[in-house]
Amino acid sequence: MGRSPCCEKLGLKKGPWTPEEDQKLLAYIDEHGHGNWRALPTKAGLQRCGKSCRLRWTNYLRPDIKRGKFSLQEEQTIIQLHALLGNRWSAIATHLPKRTDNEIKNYWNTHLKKRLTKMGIDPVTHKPKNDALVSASDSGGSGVPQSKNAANLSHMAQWESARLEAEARLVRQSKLRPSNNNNNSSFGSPLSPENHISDHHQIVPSMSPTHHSHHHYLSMTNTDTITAAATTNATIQEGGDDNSNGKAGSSSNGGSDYFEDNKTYWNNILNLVNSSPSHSPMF
DNA sequence: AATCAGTCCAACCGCCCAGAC
DNA sequence: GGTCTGGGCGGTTGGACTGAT
Repeated sequence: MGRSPCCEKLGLKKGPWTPEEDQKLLAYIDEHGHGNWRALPTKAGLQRCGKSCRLRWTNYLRPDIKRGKFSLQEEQTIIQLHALLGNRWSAIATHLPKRTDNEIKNYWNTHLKKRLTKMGIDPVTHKPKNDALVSASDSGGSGVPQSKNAANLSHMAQWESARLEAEARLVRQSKLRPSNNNNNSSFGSPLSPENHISDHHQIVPSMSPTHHSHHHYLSMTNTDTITAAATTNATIQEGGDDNSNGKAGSSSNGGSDYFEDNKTYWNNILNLVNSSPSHSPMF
């Protein structure tokens, strides 16, 4: 369809907002609420497009926004949620009260992504970067045995296939069922311990196609998630940007430490999600 | 003091989706 | 069912800022 840019009209101002503009926007919203964003600029006496006003409001002027440095707790939350949700900043933001998706996205891109990279962790997959090399070349060295990787891959493939099947089933069911307003059905509640499979399968279909690649291994039961995702680092602590990644590549431990660390990591994520606002649009 | 490189972040862009018509 | 519109989202950019040389 190719919709036209919202600010196509000449004469609309772009670029940084002045304090006067902020004041006008704040005053207007304070009095009338925002309602229709497109109509707002005219009513508020602003030479801006509605979209620009909305962005300014949601990312900067809203009174319930917390600004400033991210706490360690917040950083860990972002990292864990990113492992689970990918670049779905608005979803991540729902778990971090008072932080905007834009702020989280910026913080991820400028700080956390680099930190993970320095630690030898792929910020996209949250797996140690040398995993591929290890699996390709390892034949009894210090990494995960090839057979284990192969087993994981095969396991993941099986789950992926099961996931697709479940997705198809869900689609069929949702077409048969009238839409249920009550979100507490499955989408409305976070992952609950008694709901392993169905919940996981319901997260995934909402992912955009571009995110599928790094979410495959999430569409499993807790146990299987832990197993298949076991290449991911257990804990990501602040502190020394790059101290050594031996730990990051816990694969070198092989065996139970390796497994346990990652189990902890994924359990943390699940706990985090469980304890997050249940009205999150994500679940 | 001047210059340069790197970092940070507010704002824009373009796409997508849901709802209205 | 098709089209249009508003709002939301994620990716990207441009300029301000900061630290190193």
